[in-house]
Parts: sequence; structure tokens; C-alpha cells
Amino acid sequence: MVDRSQRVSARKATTIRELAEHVGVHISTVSRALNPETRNLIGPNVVKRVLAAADALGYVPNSMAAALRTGQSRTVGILIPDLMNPVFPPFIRGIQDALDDAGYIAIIANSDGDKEFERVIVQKMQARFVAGLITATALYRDDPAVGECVDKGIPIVLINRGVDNADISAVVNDDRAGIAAAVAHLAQFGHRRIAHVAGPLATYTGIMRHRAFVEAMQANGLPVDENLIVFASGYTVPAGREALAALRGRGTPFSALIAANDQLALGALDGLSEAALRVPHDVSLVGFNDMPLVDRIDPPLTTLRIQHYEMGAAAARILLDELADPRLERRTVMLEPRLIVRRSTAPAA
Amino acid sequence: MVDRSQRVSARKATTIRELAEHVGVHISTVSRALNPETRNLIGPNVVKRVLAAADALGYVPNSMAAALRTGQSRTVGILIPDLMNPVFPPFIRGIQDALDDAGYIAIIANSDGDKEFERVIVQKMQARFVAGLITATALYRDDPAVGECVDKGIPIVLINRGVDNADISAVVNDDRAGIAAAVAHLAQFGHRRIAHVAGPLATYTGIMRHRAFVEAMQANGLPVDENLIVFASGYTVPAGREALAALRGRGTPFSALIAANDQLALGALDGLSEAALRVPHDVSLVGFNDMPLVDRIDPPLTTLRIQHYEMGAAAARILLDELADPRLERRTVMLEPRLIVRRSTAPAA
DNA sequence: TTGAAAGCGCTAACAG
DNA sequence: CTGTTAGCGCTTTCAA
Repeated sequence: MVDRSQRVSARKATTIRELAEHVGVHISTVSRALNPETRNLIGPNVVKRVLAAADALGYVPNSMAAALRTGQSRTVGILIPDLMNPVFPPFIRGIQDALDDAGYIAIIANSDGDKEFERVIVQKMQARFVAGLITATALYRDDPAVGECVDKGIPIVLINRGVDNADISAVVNDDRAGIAAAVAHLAQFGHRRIAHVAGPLATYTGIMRHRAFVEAMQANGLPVDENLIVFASGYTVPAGREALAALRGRGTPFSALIAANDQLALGALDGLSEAALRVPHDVSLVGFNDMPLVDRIDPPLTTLRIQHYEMGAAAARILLDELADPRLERRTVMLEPRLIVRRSTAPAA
Repeated sequence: MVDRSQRVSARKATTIRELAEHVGVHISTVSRALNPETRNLIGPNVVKRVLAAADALGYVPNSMAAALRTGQSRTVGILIPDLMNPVFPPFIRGIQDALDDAGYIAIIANSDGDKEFERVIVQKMQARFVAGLITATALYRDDPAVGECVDKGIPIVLINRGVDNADISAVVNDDRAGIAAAVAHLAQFGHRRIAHVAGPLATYTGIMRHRAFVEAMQANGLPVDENLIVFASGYTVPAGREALAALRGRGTPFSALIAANDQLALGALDGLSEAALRVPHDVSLVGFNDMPLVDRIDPPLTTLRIQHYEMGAAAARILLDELADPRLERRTVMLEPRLIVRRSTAPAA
């Protein structure tokens, strides 16, 4: 039997005080020697001895204590609907990497779309001293969590969502350019009757992409037929299938379809094949996101690649900047998507 | 122009001291009233008034201060190679949900497979007072990060990796059963010359699945030909392609192939099609993991579905238990995978 | 049942 | 250049 109680006692970490005793200087001297910002105030030989002792004793600073003292936790919160949705990991990785460079860490919370729960999460994060928040929640307006942050003066950066409040920074994908590229691509292929499976009206991307679709159709001199636009109930595969059924129920023919995201496109693909319609032979299909493996499905999906990772990194950098200087102007960064043409689109019959 | 300085000042959170003044009792009374564990020591009416005041003033406890005082942060660390690898999000979500129920949160770090970096991460986490660690790093033995945790008495739970040290809890997938099911499936289809693209020898799953492969072949009375086993350099698509090239270079024919994971299977699929070999017509292919969308590629991949989410949740529960009582026996939980038969496997020609 | 007091580990004026 | 001192917000003995 191993004596675990002993091991637990071995856990006690070295403190700055022990270091000070070891080196024979005052703890504040150690503190300054350890901090690169204040190190120059200390004699170089003392610094050397402190650093050596820190190394020898395996000293790890207690950031809780530092945070308590300074009010700066070097921690930010990330709020997303669901980590298992494949669009979020790249965002988060981008955020993490950018934060890491600055010595910050992130804590991630999944809201599962529950607005009330989001408030609770924000409170929990606040309790954890988060310095700021990055949220990639899909909702458009009327969000209690965001409001609470603004009220409390907690810096917050939004990813891919609306900014009713101009006093909040955001990073967004250029949905207008993306949809325009998709419509132009289909128009070049001779498609005129293009349908749109839009995202939920309550979501920022749903609204933006729908609006962009209407504009792009008009810009290409194509008819905008309300019968060829259907709003999905969510950003899921089943929602896409249902939306396609609704679309077909209207009886208006179409030769191409732009879905507001890849999952909807996948659902539409299912619906199409159930209706014995072949992609791209009968209907050309365009998605949005370029999720992993959509290049390997049958047929490989033409879609818009979003710079997920870069958007996350940009959001983190903005937050870091605002943390460093809260008086900074709020800003919105827009990144360009790229149309990836694969085999789900083809010339009109 | 908004006066941000004012807003920043508004950020000052309510403290327990203000609450105490507000209610007219001592801060320690407030502390006790707030803590469910000690609430019974306080007069019920006082408790009521404290709770009401806390609500009114929007009091949020400063968990940093509490952590500093008690040494308990209610935070655990998660160490993974890369969040963008699609197998990890479900693990993490499982962990997060289980932790959340207990009021714990997680901080996630990506090691990108760099062992030295892992040590640094563990130190950073320690600085952040993490109470314990869950790691889904792929390495087998000789891991400095794990060793450091054990030395320091930080509870740690391993996901899908080796336990040289029997004194560490782990959650693993039953690789042996999974591979056995795959081999049996192929054997039933009449395949005798089955190849194996194994994972890297330095990884736990690589070794386990390879061993299981050999055993299962023997159990089914099939020949184990060293020429039909190749170890990939990593768990990636390119590594799978290279492994397949190496396999073909040996000139030994095979009618079926089991890859150590889906990414390797995908790479093998590429290599096979480059060699003008059709799946499943010429070669049946089995993966491992059941990653998102492998059911929609061409051909849909037969693979082993791992209970990722449940494994994460189980790991979190074990860690929580050990945190509550460090003297608990270490345990290993094994979850069963399920063979999902799709169209990448077919009867032997 | 409540109050007093000490202190977790660290930083940051202020002195020297 | 270094030491002194005073807390950050909270919990927890010890007294009353």
C-alpha cells in the first residue's frame, strides 16, 4: 500500500517566501527579480541567484495570489453553443494560441443555446475573475449575457454575430462577399432559378446570408422568388432536410441551391436524394463553412471556406488589446471567405 | 464619446464585506451564511437577510480569494494534443459536462505532441492551482508531464493511454474487443489476407491495436504476415497514404485492411485509389473512431465507434472522486466500442 | 449563534 | 538597489 497521505503533503508548493529565505533577501526583492517588468530594479547578481534558486526549488508562482492582489487574472472566457459542433474547435484553437502568446488562458463554456444559462455562465466566469469574454454564440440581438458584460464593463468580443451595440468589438466573416461569390459561380454556370436554405432568422449569420443572397441575385440580374427561399429551424442536418422538403412542397422548380451552412447543405443533400434528384446533375449545391471531410463526401461539396482559426486569433488579439487599454476604440474585423469549387456544382442542364 | 473610465470603475464587484455592512453583521457570519455547508450554524433569519442582500447587490463570490484561502480551486486541467483533431471535442464535452455538475471548470491546453511543452503546460496549470489533470495525450510511456504530476501528488486521469504506473487511474477504450470485432467481420466475409496499418509504436493505441490485431488474426485461424503490417508515422491522413505505399511496396497481396484510426483509413483510401484499387471491390477497409462524416464519404467507412463523450465523462467522474478522497483506489474504466458496418467492407472476391 | 483575528501568496506604494 | 508595510477577498480557528 502506498501512503497517499504523505504524497498529498508533498504537494505543498514552494513559495516566494521560501525562495527569499533561501537566497537571503527580502521577499519583495524576490518578487521583483522574478517579474521581467521589474527585474531591472534589482542587482544582476541577485537576480541570478533568485532565478537559480527558483529553478532549484522548483518554484511555480501562485497565479491565484497574484491575481487576487493585482485584480488581473490573465484568464478570459470563451462562450460557445457547443464544442462538438465542428465549426468551433478552429475558432477556439485560434483564440488559445493567440492568448497563449500573451500568457493568458481561456476557460470554455458551452451554452447549448440556452440564453438563461449563458447568464449563469457569465456570472461563474466573473467569479473566476475572467478579464474578458469572447463569444461565438449565434444569437442576434436581445442577449442578456452580452448586456451584462457591457454593464459591468467586462471587455467582450463577438465572433460572427450582430453588434446592435456599436460599443462592442467583433470579428465577422464577410458573408456578403461569400454569398456573392457563390451566386456568381452558379450564375456563370447558367443557373437562374437558385434557391436558398437560409439559417434561422434569430441568428446573425442567418440574416446576413439571406440578405446577401437577395442582393447578389439582384446584382446578377436573377429573379428573387420568395418561394425559393426557406428558413431552416436550426443549423443542423435534419433542419436542412426539413427545409428542403418545405422547398419542394412549394412546387417551384430550381436548378441550384445555396445553403446557409454545410450542415444544412448535407441535410438538403439527403432530401434531394430522397426525392431522386441528383447532385449536381439535377441540382447544384453550395454550402458554407468548409467543414472537415466535406471534400470527401459524395459528391464533394462546393462551399465557402471561412478563416475560422484566424477569426479566433483576431478576436483574441482584439480582446488582449482592449484589456491592455480599455479606452481603445472598439473595432470590427472582417475576414474574407473563399469559394472552394468542388463537384457538387455543375453547369445548368 | 462614452466615458469608459467610469464604466471600468463600475466594474468593482461587491465583496463580502459590503454585504456584511449592508446586513449589519460580521463578515464571517456572511461567509458562513453563504456557504451551504456552514449555513446551519447561522440563524435562519440572518441567513435569509444575507441571501436577500447578496441577491440585491448582485454579489458574486470571488473564487480566487476562496481558492487562495482554501487551496481548492475547483479547476482541473485538460491536456490534449490538438483540439482541432475531431476525436477530442467529444471527450472534452463529456469532461466539461461532468465537471460542471460538480461546480468545477476546466482549462484546456494543446500540446501539439511536444513533450517538453507539456511539462511547461503542467507547470502553468499548477500555477493556476488546478486540482487535478485529465490527459488524452497519445504517448505511451516515458512521459515527463505525467511523472511530474505523480511526483507532486496531483491527481491525474489518463484517457486512452498506457498506465505503466499502476498508481494512476485511466479510462480506455476496449481496443482488443474493437479490433476483434473488425477481424471477425472481415473473416466472415471470407477475407484471409488482412493487412494492418498500425498507429505509431510510441502511442498506446498504436501498440494496443496492433497487439489486438495479431491476437484476433490468430484467434480466427488467419495467417499473421509481418509483410502485411506497417506502422504509420502518425495518426494523420498523409501518414496513412505513406503507410499504404509502404505496404504495397512489399508486394504481398491483401484483400482487406484495418487501419488504426479513421484518419489513417482515409489516407489508405487515397493510396488505394491512386493504385487504382477500389474499395470495397478490391480491398475492404475498416477504420477506428467513427469520426463525423465518415458515414458520408465515398464509400461510407466501416469503422469502430468509440464512446468518446462517455469516456470523457467517466474520466471526469473518477477525477472528481479522487479529489474528494485522495485515498481512493486508482481504477481503470474500459468502455466498449461498437463496429459500425458500412459500405467500405464487402465479401472477398 | 456570532464576532475577532489571522493569514493564504503575492504585489506595490513608500522609504531608505 | 533593497527592505517595510499594507492589504487583495475570503475562510476558519478560537473565543465569547
